[in-house]
Amino acid sequence: MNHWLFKSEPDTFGIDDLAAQPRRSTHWDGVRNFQARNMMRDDMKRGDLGFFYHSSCAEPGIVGIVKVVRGGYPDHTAFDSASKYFDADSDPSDPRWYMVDVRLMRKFDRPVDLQTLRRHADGKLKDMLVLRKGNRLSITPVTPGEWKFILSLVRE
DNA sequence: GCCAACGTTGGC
DNA sequence: GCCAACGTTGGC
Repeated sequence: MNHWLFKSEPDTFGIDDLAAQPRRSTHWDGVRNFQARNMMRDDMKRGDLGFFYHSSCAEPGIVGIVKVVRGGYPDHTAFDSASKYFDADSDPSDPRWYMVDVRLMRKFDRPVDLQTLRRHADGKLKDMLVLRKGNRLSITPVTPGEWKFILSLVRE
């Protein structure tokens, strides 16, 4: 089983939006970056777990845990000219973009904020991609060691 | 709002 | 295939 980190801007779609969905589940659409696409299409499997990360906001950080309930499949919003994620170059017979379905498993009472993560940027989290300067990937892999360590930082 | 960092595009 | 320009991301 793999672990991941899903970035989202809470002003657009935050963890409370996910909690409000039917069955606390949604498709993770709109990823328009090839590296992230490849990971979703090729490596993300049903049963994988991921951190839900809030970015571009007052308190960036990890706010909860999601489970991948459906592995990579074509992102239909790319075919929808009314969607803000429309991509005329994505051919339905050869889809360019992929998405997965996720379900909210847990919302932390207190987020593990970016400051806290950074405190370990020279230690247990030294290779954590989301802490790397200039990182812009909205989907990043998380190692089992990072996963376990970050869980130990969660305070209920 | 600023700025650094990066991915993508497009001209050559 | 190179690389400058551009647009976007994301923390502050």
